[in-house]
Amino acid sequence: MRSKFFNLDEEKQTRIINAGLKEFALNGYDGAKTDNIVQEAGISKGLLFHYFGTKKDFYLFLFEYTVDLCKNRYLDEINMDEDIFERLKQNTILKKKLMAQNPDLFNFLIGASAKGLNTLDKEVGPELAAKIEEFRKEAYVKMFSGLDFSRFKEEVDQQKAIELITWTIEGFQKKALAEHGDKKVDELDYNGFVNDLEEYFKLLRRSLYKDAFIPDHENS
Amino acid sequence: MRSKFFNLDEEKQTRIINAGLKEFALNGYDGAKTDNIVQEAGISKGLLFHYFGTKKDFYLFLFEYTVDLCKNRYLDEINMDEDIFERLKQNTILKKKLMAQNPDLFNFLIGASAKGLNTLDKEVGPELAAKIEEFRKEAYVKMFSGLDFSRFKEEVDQQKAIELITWTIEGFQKKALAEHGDKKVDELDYNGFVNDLEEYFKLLRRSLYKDAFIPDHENS
Amino acid sequence: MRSKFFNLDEEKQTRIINAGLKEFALNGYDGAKTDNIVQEAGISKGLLFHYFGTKKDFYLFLFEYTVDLCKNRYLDEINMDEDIFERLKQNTILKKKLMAQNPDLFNFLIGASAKGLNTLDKEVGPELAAKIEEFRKEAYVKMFSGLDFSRFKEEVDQQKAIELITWTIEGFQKKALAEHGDKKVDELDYNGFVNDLEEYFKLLRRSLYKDAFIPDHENS
Amino acid sequence: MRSKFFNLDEEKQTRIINAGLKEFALNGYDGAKTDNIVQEAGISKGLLFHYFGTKKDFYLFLFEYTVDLCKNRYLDEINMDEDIFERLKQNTILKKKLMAQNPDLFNFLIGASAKGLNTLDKEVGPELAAKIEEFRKEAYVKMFSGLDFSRFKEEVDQQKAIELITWTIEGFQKKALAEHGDKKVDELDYNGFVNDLEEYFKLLRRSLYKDAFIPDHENS
DNA sequence: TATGAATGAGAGTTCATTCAT
DNA sequence: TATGAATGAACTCTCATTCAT
Repeated sequence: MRSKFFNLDEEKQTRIINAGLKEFALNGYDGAKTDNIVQEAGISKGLLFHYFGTKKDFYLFLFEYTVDLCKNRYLDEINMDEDIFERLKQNTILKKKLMAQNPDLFNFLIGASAKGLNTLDKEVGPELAAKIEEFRKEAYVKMFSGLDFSRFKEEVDQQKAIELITWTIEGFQKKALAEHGDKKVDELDYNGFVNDLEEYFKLLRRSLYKDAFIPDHENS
Repeated sequence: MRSKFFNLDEEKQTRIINAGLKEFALNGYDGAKTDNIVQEAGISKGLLFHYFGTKKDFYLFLFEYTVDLCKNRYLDEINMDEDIFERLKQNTILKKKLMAQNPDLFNFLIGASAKGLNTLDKEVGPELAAKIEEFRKEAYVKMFSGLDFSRFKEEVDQQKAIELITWTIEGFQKKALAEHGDKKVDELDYNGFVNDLEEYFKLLRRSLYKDAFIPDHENS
Repeated sequence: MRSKFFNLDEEKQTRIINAGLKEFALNGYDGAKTDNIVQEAGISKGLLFHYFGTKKDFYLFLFEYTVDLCKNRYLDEINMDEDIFERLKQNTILKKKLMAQNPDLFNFLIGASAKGLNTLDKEVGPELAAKIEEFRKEAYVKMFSGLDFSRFKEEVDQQKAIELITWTIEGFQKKALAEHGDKKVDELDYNGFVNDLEEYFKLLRRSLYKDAFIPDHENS
Repeated sequence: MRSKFFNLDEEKQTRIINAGLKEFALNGYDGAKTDNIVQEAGISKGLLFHYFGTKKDFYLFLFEYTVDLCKNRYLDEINMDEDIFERLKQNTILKKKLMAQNPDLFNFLIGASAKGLNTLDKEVGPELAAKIEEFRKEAYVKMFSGLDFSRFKEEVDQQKAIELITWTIEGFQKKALAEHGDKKVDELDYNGFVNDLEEYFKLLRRSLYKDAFIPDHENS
């Protein structure tokens, strides 16, 4: 079924995917109407169901598709030779870029994640939850792999330290999303954004690292 | 309209509110059916619409109602003479209790918040967003009012420090929810829970406070 | 669900039932359209589904309803003091009357029976099959209860004799249906019809009964 | 159109026909899906419609085809020198064999006949009805041709006698179908089956023939 | 105040048929 | 001859909302 979809004219594939992302991103799963999707994609109603069976399956397909895309295009871009804070900085910037370049995809993922994490959701929750957890673990493992714990203070619980960093990043991104969410790509002040993030990292380093003062970063 | 509702037999009011909370908590806004609500509440369909006009208005009413209840019952419980970390600890414990005592109300609020924060949501998003932001600010102001910044290191940006603390609390609560979400009230290990939270606070204090060692807490 | 239906205005009940019988009788299960039914009944689409849930359930309801009606109105009319051939004659006449008086009901039952007996039918077959078999057995038991086997020749297998009679009746009815199926009620020649049937019975009596000549019937 | 079909590779013809018989036999006319047929036959969707125009026409084609096949393969097998009961016995056995050897074809015919006899059916009923009646008459004429009425009692109406025999056969076959319908070919007890049938014939002979005792059959 | 029967627009889904290749 | 992507009218079913009582 889906395999047939990939035999299609690539441009049409893109049109269908983008139409789906847009409609779901804009209205959520329930609010999205298949009519709008097929109209936006310029295809007939039958075709959508021919390839994806049901609205739910189409939604799940889009989720897998976008997650894969994120893995390949964004997660792999991160330089793993760097320090954990540097990795997270890169990751955050990449997310920002994704949001700027493809807001529909970004918003779709945000919405899908919220839906999936909501264990109360009867419609697509359970299926999504598993996929999300899988991706989350993969990203987590990658991000923190080869982490140099020797720089951490001895009395610091390593697991807790990682959590603290993670929550800080998540909070920061949420804050940034709220503040800059509706600005256009080219208006974005990446430098200011990155500097801002760096301030939080300073706090964390001071808390977690043995060498509280990290001259090459603090003085930059 | 709503004022009339409060003239009702109190027991009936409770039945209606609880039925609404339960149905929305269980199925989300879209998934909830007015049929189920009226059946659970033991009232007629017409009555619900007589008092609340539309499903959406009923939902919004419940949100306001529960937020007020939380303010009165939980926010006011916190001892404002305490240190910020102590306040947050109390707050976290109170949330935990709410979850245990009234899971429907709790899950309703969680779901509503998620929906409200999703600015893409066309249905109830915008209206909720304003209410949530209002409550968030109020809680924020209260929680951090009279904060003794003199204990903070001088080089620490006060705003950022507060954010760091906030995000840590949020992360911790999310984690706790995921881990203990389905446990029954009486199985909960409050001591373990609080001790766990205290560990994160230790990290933060060390990072933010001048007096890294806080004997009265660390030794307790 | 269905119990609510019986609380309805009786005239409306009748309209809905008759509309259903007509549409199903005319077009079969698959061919019948709910739109036609509700239009004929003069109700809204929602109402039909409010009371019966699904098209299939409505169909099954109609079947049960008509079978019950037939039991009460027709099966019970038969004088059980009579000889088996007389009973069958009465039964056949009653069927004929039903067909004349309520052709939709009659045709609905014919169609439903055909569908139910068709073990290949995936849609309503299995459920119908059980109901039909149940009714068939009940009718069979009643029709042949208290049968006076003493009049049968000794070398005749009683079970086979009953089958022979049953098949003859069924064949005769099918033939009559084909020949007179589209005639109006008042054109029907009951006497001719009954005399015709009597001829077949004569053949059977001669074959099965000890006293081949049964003056009181032959001379009537 | 159809003539072109017969120019096809014979093996392909067979595949298409069998796929059609199977799908229609399994699901009935409405339930059958052209998608399933072409997949089973291993041809493209367009091809089916190229040769047969519509689903209905394909169905009608299959009916004609199978009826012809039955005529040639089964009807012609019957030894016309025999007594009517012997002929019918042979005919019944042949049907049984058909059912065992080609259940799809058999079930297709059963289903089609039911559909055709249902004069209420809007979809394929009318067209089928004519074809069925034609075949029925032909079979009837053949089966009863050259019938030796001299053996019949003088007071017996010849037409009615034939009907009685016909209905008995039909009833017997229906009963046998219900009882043995799902047994495998090689498990079938042909002798028992034939003996059983013979019992009913005994009853009929006794009723209809002058020489009630027919030594050559009764003593076999 | 309270009922619940009634509504009907609108949703997702199906599938025989077409037609450019 | 052969393909199978594409169509879209038609279908069943849903459910917030209304209103006569």
